[in-house]
Amino acid sequence: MYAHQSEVIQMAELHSNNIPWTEIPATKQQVQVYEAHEPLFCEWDDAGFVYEVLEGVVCCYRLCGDGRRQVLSFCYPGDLIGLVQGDFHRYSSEVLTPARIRRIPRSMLLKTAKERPELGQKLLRFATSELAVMQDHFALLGRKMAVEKVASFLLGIANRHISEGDTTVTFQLPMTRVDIADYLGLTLETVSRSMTKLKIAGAIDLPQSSTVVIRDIFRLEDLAEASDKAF
Amino acid sequence: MYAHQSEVIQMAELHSNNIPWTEIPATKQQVQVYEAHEPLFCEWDDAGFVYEVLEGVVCCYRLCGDGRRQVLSFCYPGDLIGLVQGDFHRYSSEVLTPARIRRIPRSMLLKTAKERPELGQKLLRFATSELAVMQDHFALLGRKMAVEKVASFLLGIANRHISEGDTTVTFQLPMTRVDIADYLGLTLETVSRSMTKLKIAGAIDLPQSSTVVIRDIFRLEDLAEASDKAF
DNA sequence: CGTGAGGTTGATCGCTTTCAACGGAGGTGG
DNA sequence: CCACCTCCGTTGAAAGCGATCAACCTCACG
Repeated sequence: MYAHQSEVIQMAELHSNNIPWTEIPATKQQVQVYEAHEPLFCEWDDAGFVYEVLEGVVCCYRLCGDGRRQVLSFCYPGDLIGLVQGDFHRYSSEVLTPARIRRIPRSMLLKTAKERPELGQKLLRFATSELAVMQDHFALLGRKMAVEKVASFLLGIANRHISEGDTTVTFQLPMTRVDIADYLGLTLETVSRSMTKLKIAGAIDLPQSSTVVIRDIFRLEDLAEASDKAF
Repeated sequence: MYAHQSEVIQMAELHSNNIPWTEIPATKQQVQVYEAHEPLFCEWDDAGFVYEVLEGVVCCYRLCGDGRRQVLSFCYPGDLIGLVQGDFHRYSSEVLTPARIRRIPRSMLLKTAKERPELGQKLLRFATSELAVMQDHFALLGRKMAVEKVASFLLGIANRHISEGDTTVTFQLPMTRVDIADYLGLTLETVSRSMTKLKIAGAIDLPQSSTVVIRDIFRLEDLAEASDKAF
């Protein structure tokens, strides 16, 4: 099922803002291997650790009382998970694909950051980047049509896989339609229908349900902003 | 129109995580007074300054190409605006009420943070708190019904004005229905209708359009989570 | 008293949801 | 090896919620 996982793993090299773990005693770091669908932690768990994704894709989400779910982010290699203010996690987290993940005690990370301003700065840079990403997602959740949401989502993934000048890219989606729907604030049926519309419009192709081919990235970009005219 | 502005201003004292500006030369700080509706900065402006709200309320928002707007946050005294990664602002910002705002050169702030880890830590704490607030807002934008959104929004404001044990509170809304709509991902008409529903349900009262009385905060909390049963 | 901005309410439309049926891929056991 | 089952995805039909269009109201201000 994850035949193209190596593609995902290669992304690690693209992230240049890796944390300088050399500042932290090796005995305090643990690299762990996870199977698909294993949880990292749950909402309200004690926030004892911060996790750095080395390989694989992780899904962070929050559950409302009545079963509704909002996916907060899909985390790729280089991303940091669980850097929270306060002593408890405010969301759950589980891996979508087989993954390798580094685990650092949060107290150790913050203590080291206090002694080494450079690490503190990296953490601050990471946090402000996260804020910018979330602001992008706000406009998407609050103000876009279903097709625009899905087009924007696919563009975001495509940009992780794209080389300069490419106009066509192929990649695997590590998440299900439900995951995507809960990320975009839609139902899985609407995600499926939107994908079909994008296919009909010639922007993408779907040889298998989890394989996406970007056929015309410019059209996809158009559809991500003003789909009303197109349908 | 802003007769109760003093109520808002008092909130400054409630925020305990103020930045230790004493570390920054007084000559580099400027406290400025703004009139209602004045902009602080615009999207793509050079991010030369970071702003701390001292008095008043500020609205941060992003405009899509076709005029759609997403309000990212309403900033109250104690909040920090414009702490971005990169050299440009990614959103616009304007004051909603007469305001007093401290302006610090971003380079100076970051340089000082490098030398004084304590300041860096405060900034990191601020950023992670922001992340948590935005995660809350995600679930609201993506997964709540209109009435739930408005109820949640009013609860959030009410919590800024509430004293312990209060079951009824009165406060002024510094923003218009359009601002609220653009914050919640709704139209102004839907916001208005939802307010009326909350009034009919006995959760709130609206003596004037910008004056909100929380009549039954527990009912309001119920309506913020599972309104479907109530209507 | 006229004017304009902001707010409320009504009627209708349309997009997304909901409910439901079907199909394909992968895994298991006879 | 094949029947069967389950999970995931797609598609169709109908219903519902919020958007849109429009009228009216209130209040502040000149």
